[in-house]
Amino acid sequence: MRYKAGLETKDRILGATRSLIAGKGLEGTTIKAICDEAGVLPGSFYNLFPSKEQAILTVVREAIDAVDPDPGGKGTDTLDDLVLAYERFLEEQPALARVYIRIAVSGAATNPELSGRLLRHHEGRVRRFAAAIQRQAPEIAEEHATRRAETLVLALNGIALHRVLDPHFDVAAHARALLEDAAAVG
Amino acid sequence: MRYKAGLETKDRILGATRSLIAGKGLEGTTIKAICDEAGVLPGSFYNLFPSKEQAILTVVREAIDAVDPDPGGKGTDTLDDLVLAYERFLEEQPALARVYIRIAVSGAATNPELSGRLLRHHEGRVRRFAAAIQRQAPEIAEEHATRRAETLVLALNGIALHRVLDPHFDVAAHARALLEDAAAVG
DNA sequence: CCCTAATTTGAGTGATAACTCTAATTTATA
DNA sequence: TATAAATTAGAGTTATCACTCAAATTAGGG
Repeated sequence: MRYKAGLETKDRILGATRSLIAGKGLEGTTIKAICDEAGVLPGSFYNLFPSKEQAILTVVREAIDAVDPDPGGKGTDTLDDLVLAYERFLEEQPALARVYIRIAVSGAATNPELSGRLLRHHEGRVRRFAAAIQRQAPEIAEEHATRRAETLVLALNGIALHRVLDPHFDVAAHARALLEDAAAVG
Repeated sequence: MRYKAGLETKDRILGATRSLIAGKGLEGTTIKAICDEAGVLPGSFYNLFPSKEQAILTVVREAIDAVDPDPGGKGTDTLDDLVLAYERFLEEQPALARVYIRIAVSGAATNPELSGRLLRHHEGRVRRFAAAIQRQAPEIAEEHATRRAETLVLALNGIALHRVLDPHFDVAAHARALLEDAAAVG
């Protein structure tokens, strides 16, 4: 994969894999389907990827990374920033959002490494949300802030889950409702 | 299926299907796997079920029904009752809970009838939660109660989703945190 | 206890899954 | 432009998928 053609083909294969997982789930994501959608033959696929699993894992990594823009940032995000960033992720990268949810409930079942990765990612998100809460209201105890952060992150995941089921679901309205409630609880 | 033996075999097949979907997801739920776990041969399976899909749909219906005990009830549940009933469902019927979530994100992708059924079920739940909110606080407008109900149901689904990823997750604590927050928001 | 129908057996079908291999082609560079 | 390596083509392999079927067994009403 040193030539330009190889890199482009790799991109097309990853794009096809992404949209297949998002659209038809892991069951519908076969080598043949990927190759058809990417306009490639199996030989080319296996020249660039050692296995189907590797292509899927690459897309999953992409999805996990896309959930948190600037994950190692300066730590100055407000709770609003974090919630709105997730809302934007769901709206602007619906395919990756669906990949994230689908893999969490299906792919992680038979792949402990993957479920561990997703759990660590979740914990990182909770810490980030908790830090934002404490920054905003320093009087709140860390334990309490963490509990509140976890509740909020889980609720956001509930929204993402529902979006998979109902593409017309109004993510923005519900994300903002969560923020209002969070403010009301204080 | 008029003899006792047939009914028992059917039960074993459904039990195997349930635990396979819960444990390994739809991908791992093959006829061979179902038959092995049920102690049955393919011929017996197809004597009792017209297709693999029918067996799965039966389990899915079972799961949907189990989410809402007494779905056509007298309409006297409090919000606490409803939340605690869902908590109990997640704790006491973890396999069915996983089936529900797995089918929502995977099975519904290629089966519009199924996704329609899940969406209607969701709407019914929201109405029930909204009614409980209004019963408890009649001054709240119906629209507002519905919005609050939806937020709560989605948050509960987020908890169920996370439970699929982390079997050690403390469902009860988080369900109660949701209730406290709901009370605080008023 | 007999007879019919329900049930179980278990080998077998065609389709399709993931993946391999060799030959042909294209690409970048010396 | 010659060459070595990267890429693509596409038929082929092996395994497993959902599903079928005819024969053997078992269950239960009369």
